[in-house]
Amino acid sequence: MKQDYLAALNEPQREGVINTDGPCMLIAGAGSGKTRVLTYRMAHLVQEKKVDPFRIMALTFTNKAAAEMRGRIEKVIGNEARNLMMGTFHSVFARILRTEADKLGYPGHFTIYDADDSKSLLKNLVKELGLDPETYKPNVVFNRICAAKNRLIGWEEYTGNPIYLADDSEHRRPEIGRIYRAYSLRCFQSGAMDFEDLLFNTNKLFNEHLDTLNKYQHRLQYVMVDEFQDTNFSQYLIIRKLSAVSQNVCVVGDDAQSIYGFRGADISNILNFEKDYPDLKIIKLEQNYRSTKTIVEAANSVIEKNTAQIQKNVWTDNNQGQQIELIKASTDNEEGRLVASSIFEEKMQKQLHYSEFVILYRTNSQSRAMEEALRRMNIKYRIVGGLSFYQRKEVKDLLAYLRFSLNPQDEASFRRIINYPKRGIGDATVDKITVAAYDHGIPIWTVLQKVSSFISGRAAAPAEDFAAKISNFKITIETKDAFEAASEIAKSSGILRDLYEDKTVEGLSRYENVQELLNAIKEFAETPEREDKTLSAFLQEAALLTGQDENKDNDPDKVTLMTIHMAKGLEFSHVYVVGMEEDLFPSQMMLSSRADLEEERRLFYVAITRAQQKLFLTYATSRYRYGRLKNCEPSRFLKDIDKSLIHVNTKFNVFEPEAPKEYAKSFVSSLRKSASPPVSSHKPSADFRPDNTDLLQEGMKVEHSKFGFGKVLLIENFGNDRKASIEFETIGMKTLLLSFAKLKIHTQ
DNA sequence: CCTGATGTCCTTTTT
DNA sequence: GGACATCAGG
Repeated sequence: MKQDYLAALNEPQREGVINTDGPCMLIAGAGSGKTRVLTYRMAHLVQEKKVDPFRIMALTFTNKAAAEMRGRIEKVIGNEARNLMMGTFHSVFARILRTEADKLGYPGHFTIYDADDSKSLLKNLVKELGLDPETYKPNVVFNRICAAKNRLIGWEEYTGNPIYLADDSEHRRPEIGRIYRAYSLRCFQSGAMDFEDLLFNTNKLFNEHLDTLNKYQHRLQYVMVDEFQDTNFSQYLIIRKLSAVSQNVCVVGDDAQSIYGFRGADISNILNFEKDYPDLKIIKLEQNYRSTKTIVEAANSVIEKNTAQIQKNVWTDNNQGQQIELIKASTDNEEGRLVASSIFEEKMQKQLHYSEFVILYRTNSQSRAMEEALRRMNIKYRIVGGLSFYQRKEVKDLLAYLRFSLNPQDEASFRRIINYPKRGIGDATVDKITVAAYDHGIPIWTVLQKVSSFISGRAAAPAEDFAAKISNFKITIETKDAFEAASEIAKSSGILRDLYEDKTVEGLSRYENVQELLNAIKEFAETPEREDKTLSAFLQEAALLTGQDENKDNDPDKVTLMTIHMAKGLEFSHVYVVGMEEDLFPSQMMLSSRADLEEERRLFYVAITRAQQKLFLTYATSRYRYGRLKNCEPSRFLKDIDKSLIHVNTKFNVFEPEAPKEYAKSFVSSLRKSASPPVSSHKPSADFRPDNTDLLQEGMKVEHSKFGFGKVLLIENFGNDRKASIEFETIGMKTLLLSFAKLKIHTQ
């Protein structure tokens, strides 16, 4: 076995595998086989050095990366791989915190708040503190608090140090410290940790309980970190502490692919690692096995514009390959069509599978135009990321019931379900209950149990019913297994009935989603290898899951769509990077500082280096943004690539007229008059606009979308066999659209 | 206190 | 084009 894997490696790769002791940093260029090195390194430790897998920790940034690595190692070392301590930072330390929670005063089944939970809690807090919701928007406050936590600044230090107050005052938001304090206390009382807390509290645990730190330090002989360039300060300190005794820390990363600065990732971790570990061994993996020469050259020419980076020379032995294809479109919709037809053409010409294509974009919202075009051409696709299953309202609602029944201190969950399904309890009552809880310093649940002594009036009865329900649920959870308990709660809470009564298309899919969640719980509880099959364990895992591995897709032959961020670590034969426009990529919000712009450039570098065979870059000259058609300039990044590497494709370009807005308006007003009943009361709003132009059939029709509403199309002839249609979309005017639907019946 | 209609704001990336 | 706020009427 040893011969096998070592023989297939190049010199620096081999060194990365066998050089297991002492601090080590692998600088791994894109496509240089770093996952392979990490996998073999672990296999080497277990098989050659006879290290107990239990004493190896491997940290990644995504669940997907963790799962993939586990799978690969399993192939080499078999079942033992199961004992490796491997996963994302958040999941590994959530697990540790769960067993050590009492040391920090948290319940073992503490709730994990996602960003939405945190923000809605913050919103309520700002209101309670009587602060201006405009200056203290949840987003702003939340980001500030996260940044502090990532730098390991607790609220005590934050409120105690005048530097932070001065900084906040300068930005005219001096009360952030107060909010931070209230938020932290509230989370603690709710028995809840947000994502940042998982790391912050791990640090706290290790700082305040040296015996605990000691336990892990001695247990863990080897610590490995993948995507090290994405670690923030808080994560870095955890790594350093855990490896302080063994000194066997191996970090793998590529400074050129550091793209999570917004989450606190600090590129200086990688640039300064040497200072913290003077006898650090640095190994550079510079040979790219993934891409053609063209792609590697393009990537290098882009990244060399950056100033902050480690010197390295990424090269390849592969063929020169095809030129990069630059596709120009007139609108975002046309961009979609061009990409779709290009994919179709390439697939046919080269006999490829759809699974070999990926469409990468900067923002999730760009997927819509792509999806529509792919659907229209009957090209199968899969979206990775975006709104996660676990972020859907109906899913979160049921989860909130489960969470609250398990942890009845949890305020965020309480607020979610107290009046869902509707039971006649409004904001006034909710406020009374929470205020009572915090005034008396008791958990919400205690108030609820004696709700009649706090609440009077017509909300008292339903509140008591609610309390009774929850106490039943608590018993259910204790006496039944995870799946049965969850099913019963879904039923008795009224969620299933409420959704079942909704016969709309969305209602149906919501109902299915809840069923799907129950299935997931069932599957979770029926996995034989799983140690902890409780509902509590499921909730913890679900909280850290993102829109990734949840696609149990049995048809693998699909085009993949995702953001560039999600694509890190992956590779595809044909890659389309769409929306190469100034202000979009690089993002408008990243233009203010040089560091930000460099991060965007690294993002572009990541996008390019996903490609094995052929790279396509596309942009549109106009695009809908802020609800308006806006002209776009090609991205500055395009200029960074040597012209000789690019082939400009114009063959697809088709004539497409711009939507004649005034004409559309008068058309709409005439429709409004002729609708039955006439829609006269509504004033034309600024939001009402003629939308995309499109090449479609002749005549006017109302298209019903999957949302049960529709679009109005007017098709016009522009001569030379060129027809264009105007598509009217309405925003905030669903009533009007329903009238249009009626109109269709009249005109038939 | 609920519901439905309308208005307003946002809009980068993710564990 | 969605989430949320707000207002009127029930």
